[in-house]
Amino acid sequence: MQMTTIKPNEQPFFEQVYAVVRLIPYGRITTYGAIARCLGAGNSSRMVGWAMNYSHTQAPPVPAHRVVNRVGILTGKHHFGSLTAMQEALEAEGIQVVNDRVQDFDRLFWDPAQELVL
DNA sequence: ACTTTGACTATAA
DNA sequence: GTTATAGCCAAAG
Repeated sequence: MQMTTIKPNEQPFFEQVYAVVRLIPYGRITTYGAIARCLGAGNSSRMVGWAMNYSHTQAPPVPAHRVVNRVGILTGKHHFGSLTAMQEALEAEGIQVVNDRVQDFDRLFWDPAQELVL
């Protein structure tokens, strides 16, 4: 009987990121840093973005369009099929996006740590 | 095992 | 508003 390097409770960092992003409510957004802090990584905000880069390999699909940077700019729009795909996805959820920036960011911001019970 | 990377953030100028 | 720099850290090559 061999011990797996990964315990059932210990999911890889990426998987934790995907789990949080999938919990983002419809029409709400969050930031990379908020997700990182929620996972206890704190300063690993870049890793969150990197996880999203691989999110397309994960199932179910991760709503990466709901994740923006700390000022509400659609920094990851280049990783979508089209440059407007991310903006359109957000607008489809009732989020106003002007000049690649989310309007009412402070009101739409969803803090994982505020809703997620670890 | 080492180097590079990256969808971030904070600060400074 | 911009650009530059540093810190950060796990995954990929």
